[in-house]
Order: sequence, then structure tokens, then C-alpha cells
Amino acid sequence: MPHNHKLIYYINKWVSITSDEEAKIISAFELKSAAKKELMLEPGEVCEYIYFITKGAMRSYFVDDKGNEHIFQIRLENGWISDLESFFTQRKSNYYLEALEDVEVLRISSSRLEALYEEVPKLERYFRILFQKAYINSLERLNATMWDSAIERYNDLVKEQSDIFQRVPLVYIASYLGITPESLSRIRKKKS
Amino acid sequence: MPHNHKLIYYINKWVSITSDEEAKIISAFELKSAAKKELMLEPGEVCEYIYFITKGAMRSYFVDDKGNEHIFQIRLENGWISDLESFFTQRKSNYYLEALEDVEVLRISSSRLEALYEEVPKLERYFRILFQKAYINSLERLNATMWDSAIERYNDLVKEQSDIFQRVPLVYIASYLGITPESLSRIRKKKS
DNA sequence: TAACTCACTTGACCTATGATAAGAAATGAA
DNA sequence: TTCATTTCTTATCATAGGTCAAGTGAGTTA
Repeated sequence: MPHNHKLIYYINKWVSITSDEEAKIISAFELKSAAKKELMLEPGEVCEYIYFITKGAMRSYFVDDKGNEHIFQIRLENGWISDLESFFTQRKSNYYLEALEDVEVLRISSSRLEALYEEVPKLERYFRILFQKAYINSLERLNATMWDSAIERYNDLVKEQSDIFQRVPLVYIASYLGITPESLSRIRKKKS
Repeated sequence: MPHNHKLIYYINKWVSITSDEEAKIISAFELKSAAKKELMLEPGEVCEYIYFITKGAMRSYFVDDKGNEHIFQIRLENGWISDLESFFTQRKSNYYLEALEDVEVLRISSSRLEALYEEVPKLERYFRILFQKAYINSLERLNATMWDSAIERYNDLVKEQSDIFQRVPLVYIASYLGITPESLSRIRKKKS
């Protein structure tokens, strides 16, 4: 399946679009590829794009005052990634966006997306639904971080996204879970 | 300012609507009031409505296996509250929605809102923006919960929402911050 | 006035997880 | 096949915050 069609496939799961709208959407996105470890965004820059990953894996992270990296999101193919805050406000980002593997993405700029909402109102519905779900998801992750132990969060992640364990170094997964690599290592030891 | 106009005022901050659209929106929402401690949703029910608070304060919370309450959201007037997961999926909720003070709300059902999106597409834009912002916000709260100490989270809350300290019991604020009332008490002692 | 309740505080102790530092295993480069 | 780098594990110790249990103080009810 060509890259564009994957995007359309996922949009079509939530809103039904005509082939005319499909064409408009496809032409609004640009295809871009990046090698493993390449950065698509650095702190201080404005996040110009929102990215739909068609191949590979990416992460977003920030570096705190003490120089520690904290991972915010890990996304595989068919997921969206961006620094939404910077993307929507057009203010400087505090985040890095990095390719964890060689990746291919479809990207669209903020202004182009605004224009596309006018051309294809159903796309705005798609994004409304997307953010809705992302919000619900993030509240659940918040809940788990507040009230579940690291072990429970680890088990949930294994259950729901076991694929990332095959593809992403454990340091990153630990950070995503909100724990140190050492703690993750202890948890994994107990399990086996 | 009458209740309805408050809602319109906040919608108008993000999308400009005509007086015709305004009328359609206003007539789609129902006014409802509830006394302090009254429940608008209980676990096992489907969350039928999304609520815009025009007066008072509400909280959403759930009760874990050990019988402990965990507060998810605290919202004052001009905020939205619901169990979005249940609202959108129309499946049973795990949450309580409770009035912390005597409240007045404007509520709309899921199906009525879907219909209203068709009548007033700009409203869908408003909700797209609302969820976008809510999502960004929730990611920040997640970040703080993972990487900041309870003291820092407390200070941030004092800075950003000092009004809730005048209106909401500390037990609830502690839970919202993801700590025990005892810990919050210790933090506040150190501060003074 | 006393008795009760609600909201909060205090103290003693405990535990999950962090910090630091060192080592082992895997990967990759020469 | 050796050396270097990256990734993961292990051990020891430190600490933020949890748990439990008792206490204070303001407001309400009787």
C-alpha cells in the first residue's frame, strides 16, 4: 500500500471521504524521509509540521535543567507526532523530535492544515475526533502515572504495545513510563 | 450576563459565530442546576452529557479496588466537564461527576451535539480547538506528575489556580495533585 | 454546655523508586 | 578477533512520599 493510502485508510476509519476530498488531502501532505537519529525539531525552533508516520518510529523528548532526557511520546507507523503546543501557537518549542529508526513521514504545515480544513471540512471532524481520543488517552496515562505502580504500568505497556519492546531501547521505554532504566531493569528481572 | 451568553462568549473567543448560529447553539443546550454533593453521573451509567459549568464547581473522580477516591478533574465556572470516554463511546462510565458547590450547568447530549455539528460546523471547529488545548494541557500535567516533585506541582497549582484553594477542600486538591492529604499538609507547613 | 463531625495536621515508621557507581552483554567498527 | 561503544543489569545506599494512628480546632447539633 502506498504511503498516501495508509493515511487515507486511517482517516476513513472515522469519516467517510470522497475520492475528490481524498485527492485534496493527499496533495496537501508532503512526503519526507529521515535517517535514524535525525532530528525534525529542536528546542528554540517553532514546530512547523504535524507528522503522520508511514514507516519507522519516532520519539519526542525534552532535556531538563540537570541535563536529563525525558521522553514524552514514542510513536510507530500510522501514528501522528508533533509538538502540538508549538504547532498551534507558533511559538518556540522546548522539545526534540527524533527518528528512532529510518523513517518516512507525511507532513503538513499549520497554515496548510488550516486551509485544508476549509477545503475539506470532514478533515476537521477527523482531527476533532483524533484530539478527543488523544486527550482521553493522555488522561488515562496520567491516571496510571498517579495511582498505579511502575510494575502495573510496565505490564499495561507490554499488553498494549508489546511491539515497541522489540524496536525501542529500554532506556527510552523507561523514560516513557516515568521511571529510571535501573528500575525498569529490576521490574523485568522480577518478571522472569 | 445570562448563562447562555457566557457559553457564547467563550465559543466566540475561538470561532466567530453569527447570531443565527448563536440561536441554534443556545437552543441545543439545556439549563440544569444541582445542589452541592449531588451526582450527575455514577459508575455503571453511560455519561449522556457534556456539561458547561456556568456557576459553581464540580469534580470527577473514581473509586479504586481498595475504596480510595481518586480525583480526576476539578472544574469551576466556564469550564467543561464530562466523562469523555463514556460520552463518546456510549459505554458505561467508571466515574462519578459531583457538584462541589451548588451549580448551574448547560448540558448537551452526545446525539444532539452530533446533530449540532451539522447545523453549525463552526462549533465542530470550536470543539476541535477545545480538545486540542485540553490534550496539550493534559500532557503537561502528565509531564509534571512524572518528573516534578509534589512541592513543585503544588506551587504551580497555587500560581495557576489559586482560586480553587478558597473553594475546594484540601483532600480533593491533594488527590488532584496525585498525593495524600497528609503529604499536602506537610508541603503547606514547610511553605509557611 | 457538651458531644459530634468535618477538615486538617502531626508523628513514627515503611517502601518504592531514585542516585551513584560498577560491571556484564550485546553490537558494531577496524 | 580485538577494541570500543552502546545497552542493560546489579548492588548499595538515600529519600520522597505513603501508611497508619492519633490529635487539634472550627462549626453544628442537641
